[in-house]
Amino acid sequence: MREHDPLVTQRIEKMEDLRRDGINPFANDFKVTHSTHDILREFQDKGNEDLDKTKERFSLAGRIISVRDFGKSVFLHIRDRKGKIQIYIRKDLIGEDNFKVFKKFDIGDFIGIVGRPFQTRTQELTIMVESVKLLTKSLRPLPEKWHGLVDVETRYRQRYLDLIVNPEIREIFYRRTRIIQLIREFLNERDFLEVETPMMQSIPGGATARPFKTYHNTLDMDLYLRIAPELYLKRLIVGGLERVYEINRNFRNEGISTRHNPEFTMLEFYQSYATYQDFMDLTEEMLANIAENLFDNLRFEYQDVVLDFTPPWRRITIKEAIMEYGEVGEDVLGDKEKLIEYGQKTGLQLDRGMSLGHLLGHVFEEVAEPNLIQPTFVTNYPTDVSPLSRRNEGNPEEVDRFELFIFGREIANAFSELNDPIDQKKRFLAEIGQEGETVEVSGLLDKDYIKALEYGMPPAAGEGIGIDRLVMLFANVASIREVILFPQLKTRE
RNA sequence: GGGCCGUUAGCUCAACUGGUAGAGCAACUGACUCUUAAUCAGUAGGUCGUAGGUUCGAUCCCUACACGGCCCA
Repeated sequence: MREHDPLVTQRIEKMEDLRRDGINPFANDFKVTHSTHDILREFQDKGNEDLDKTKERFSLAGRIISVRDFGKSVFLHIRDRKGKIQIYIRKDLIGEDNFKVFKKFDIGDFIGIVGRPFQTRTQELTIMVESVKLLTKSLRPLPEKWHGLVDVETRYRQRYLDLIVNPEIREIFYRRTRIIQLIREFLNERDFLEVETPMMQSIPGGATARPFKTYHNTLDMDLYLRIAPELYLKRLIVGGLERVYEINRNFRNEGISTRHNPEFTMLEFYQSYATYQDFMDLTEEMLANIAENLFDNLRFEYQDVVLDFTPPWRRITIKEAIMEYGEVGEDVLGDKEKLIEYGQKTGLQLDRGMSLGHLLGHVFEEVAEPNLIQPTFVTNYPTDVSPLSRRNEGNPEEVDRFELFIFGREIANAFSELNDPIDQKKRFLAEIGQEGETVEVSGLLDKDYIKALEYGMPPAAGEGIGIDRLVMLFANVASIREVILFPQLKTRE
């Protein structure tokens, strides 16, 4: 934006005029007694006969968002955090000098008003203003009132503008916070302890992803932004806290898309003496509870599809899912050569060096995942793609794990925790040794975590839920950027 | 990383496939004391994303780049 934007220059001149008249364009001595919402709630349904009896005077503040000027009287709408209300300013009521000052106010300015409510002829509850005060002069014009701000790039880069002119965007972020509050209440009620664990880790573990690397000067050491809190939360399980959770940011130095932001919010929770089976029940209950709270309904619309959160949700093994949606026999899934052949027919590029488990994972993602629209728990994951999960008692090639899919997207990942330190060390080393993977992606061996397990970690289940993706569902938006206030964009110039 | 699309006034959008750009809102001037996309009259506002190229002439055609969107990996 140019420095000499004439619209800005004009407003700076107005501001200087006001200063000359003794008006502080950035005053901060106005006391607010009511929000727009307070007034509307209390008086919306009252007639003027009742309203005229009101002796009380109300102080409100907000940003001017529209003006209808009649010369000696003016209608405006002001917006505050709770909504908007119409105000009516008359020259004969506030006096000629004050009215002259008021005429220098613009759309975008913050003002404080004192007045009383009345009903207009068109039955809109409005504040009759008895005094008006400039609180902040706005020096830049706002986007248009009718279409709002549409340009997606500007909406993300200047989210404040988006929030000012597109009230439905505010709603998304109110809802996001509400969802997180509901999750906290749900877990707190069940005696989970909310904790905070390091965002900066010397060994980035708990997931397979490329981390952001940074450096600590005084300690003279490399640090990584965490890709997951998992290994720290499980240390707390070793420490005997039994039930812990954390809602916080993870960082992954990977691609950006409608479903990926480099920093994203993750809920992870761990419960001693629970199993992944218990967590399927818990997850159903938790998410159904959110739907119930938000919509008074377990069915709601997402992107023209009705999602039904009524428990119980479908539970299906990864192999069953591939067989059903890929229309393929069980014999293929147990045979590496046949599976590669099948996978390539579906357009997948598969590497012969991959394990059977990894091949199954890729084929599942290709043929089944997009079809899992209604909430579906997928279970019986191969052990070699689940280095932190407990092996299944009956089949050590599989683990006691599920992933939850909704609308073809992974929403949650949970498992009974591997608490055998010997097996854990073996599996870490196998993971680190993965062909073609750099140390930065597959991680380093976290010896202290093994040591912690050696002291003994009680049997436990753990789960991670991607909060941003969850909010996308409940807010009915298609891009993760719509549920993150300041999504990552490339800097300009 | 690849493909497709987009970038024009503060904002939202036009410009009929080459002849140096228009509207609505916002702004400014004036009128108007119940409007709500207020109304009426007038005024001003543009390096057409950036850099090259083709051409007598480019917002338009070509190339590269930047940023963004969607899809794919």
